[in-house]
Amino acid sequence: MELRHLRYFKVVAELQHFHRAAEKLCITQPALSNQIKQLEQELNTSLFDRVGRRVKLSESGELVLSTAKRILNEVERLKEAVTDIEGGVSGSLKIGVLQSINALYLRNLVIEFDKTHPNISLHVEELTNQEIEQKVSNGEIDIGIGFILKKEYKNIQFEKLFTENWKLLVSPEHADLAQDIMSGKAHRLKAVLLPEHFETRRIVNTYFADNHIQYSNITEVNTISFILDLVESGLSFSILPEAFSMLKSKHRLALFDLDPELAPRTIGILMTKNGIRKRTTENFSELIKDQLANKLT
Amino acid sequence: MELRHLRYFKVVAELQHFHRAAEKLCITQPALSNQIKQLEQELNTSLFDRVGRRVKLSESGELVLSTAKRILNEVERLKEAVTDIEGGVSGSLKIGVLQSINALYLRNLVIEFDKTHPNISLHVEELTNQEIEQKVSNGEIDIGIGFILKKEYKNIQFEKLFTENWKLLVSPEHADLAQDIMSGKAHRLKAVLLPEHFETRRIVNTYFADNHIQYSNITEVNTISFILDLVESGLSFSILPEAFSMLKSKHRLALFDLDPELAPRTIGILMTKNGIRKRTTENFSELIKDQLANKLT
DNA sequence: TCATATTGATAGTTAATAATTATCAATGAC
DNA sequence: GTCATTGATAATTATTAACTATCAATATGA
Repeated sequence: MELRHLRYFKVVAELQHFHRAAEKLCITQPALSNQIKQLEQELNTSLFDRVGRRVKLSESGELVLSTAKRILNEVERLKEAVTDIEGGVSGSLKIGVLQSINALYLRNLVIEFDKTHPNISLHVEELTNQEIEQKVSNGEIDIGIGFILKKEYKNIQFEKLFTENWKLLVSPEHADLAQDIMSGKAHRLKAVLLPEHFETRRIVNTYFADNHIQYSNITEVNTISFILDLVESGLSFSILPEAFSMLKSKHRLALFDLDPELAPRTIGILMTKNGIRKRTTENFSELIKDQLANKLT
Repeated sequence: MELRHLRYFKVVAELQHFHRAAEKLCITQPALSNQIKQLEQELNTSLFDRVGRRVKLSESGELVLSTAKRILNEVERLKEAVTDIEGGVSGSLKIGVLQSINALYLRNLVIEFDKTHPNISLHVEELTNQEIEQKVSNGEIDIGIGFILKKEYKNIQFEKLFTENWKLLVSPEHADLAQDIMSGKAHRLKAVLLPEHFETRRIVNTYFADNHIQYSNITEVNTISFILDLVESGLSFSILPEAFSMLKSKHRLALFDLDPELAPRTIGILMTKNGIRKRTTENFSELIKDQLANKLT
């Protein structure tokens, strides 16, 4: 097996298409088919379920893909790390953060980082927590900022930054409804929430169910600031970590402690545990810790 | 960069000697020197401090060595993991079964399977027959247990397990009404049936129409055991495959052969026909056959 | 339903490159 | 100084990746 096999396989797996993959790799399709065949023979498996003229990853294929990604990323990191050692601090840094973190803190972090690392190209992605764990695990991003790990990963290290308290948000003119909402009484406001694939939303769902929270309807929007806009408009309420409300000037929103309360949520840094890390990765994680640790404890 | 470079480099680094490393790798020394040179050029560094005729790892060399070891180990682990998946030792298995099969037989099947396959994660879905055919066909589930195929699918294989006879179910105190019901006379019981999207229901619908079965009303519920509860309560009757009644203790229900009779229904295993199947799929289907074949013929 | 386009696989050939042989210069032991 | 040992270099050969041409199978559309 050679890295070539993994590189080729990764593209085919991602595009699910031999011709297009070959094109992207600047080789011809038979050459690609041949290399994939070699890989399949060496692993003694079929990496794709070739059903009709569609190619779909098999179970082994899924495993090989995630491993291939990790290995190829490790090679890339190795190159950059060697460059670092040779002197010139250069290269790139990929980070993935929760939407809330992005909206609240990334601006300052990036400005600060750029001051001291003008030659590093920085890539910031806004991801769900699930994606962050996955991408840190296989090296697609160098650093993630997300929730505390629910299970042990053998190659992810978590460092706590701060915890967040949950708040009920309503517009100031509906402050009187807050108690009714929390005690499960009927009221006339809509709930405005993130979509189901956000961890935040799922926690709120459970809270709603446990405490029989009433709402006339649910509005789903996928940005925090849109949620705040809708709450401010006076027709909706929401439940969010306290820090989120900082996106709006204070007098536009009324915040209430939850009663019954909801366990604070821990936010921290996710990085690979075993693999080599670029120096840049260390630098950025130190910066994050400087700026964010204990912000809201 | 290719894995070859890393494999070669690792041996040189460990032996600190090009000639001996070449010998161990079964290539000649110039070939080895050349490959190391390529690696050094790609990383733009010198991996060895060539002091006199001694070779010693440089700082970059140390980093590359540890990364190379990890990557090469990862490749080995990948091979083993794929072998496990192919051998049915690890991996996952998705199965979809009819509600009745789930309620009656899945418990024992899963317990038995878990004993012999502790590292396979098993996913069981309760589906309608239509969904089973569809999901087997496009590979969303590995195995289905459902009704005999009505039409040929070019990629589904069906293996018969057993047939089921239909019974009229009433509560014991209304045993006297059974003949009236079947001969199309009026009576005072409600029919309790599954919803229309169940195959079972549609068969019963046809039977009702063909034989002008009377009923005061229809109650639709979507679980077998709920149906049995309602029959037991004395206000309803139902028509179901015989095995379903086993969910209730015998003396709570009165069962009657249908007259006119209704063709027995054939239950079997559905799997993909052409595509390669996981080993685990074969294992589980064998287990099903052992436990269920001819159970009720 | 039959023609057409698209897909991945195969066969034979060419081009790229890894490995070989032969050789060298530098080093260090005697 | 001599000579064995080391890794590097040059020229050649062997290997293999990639190319061209083509096919069978499958979708798509009139």
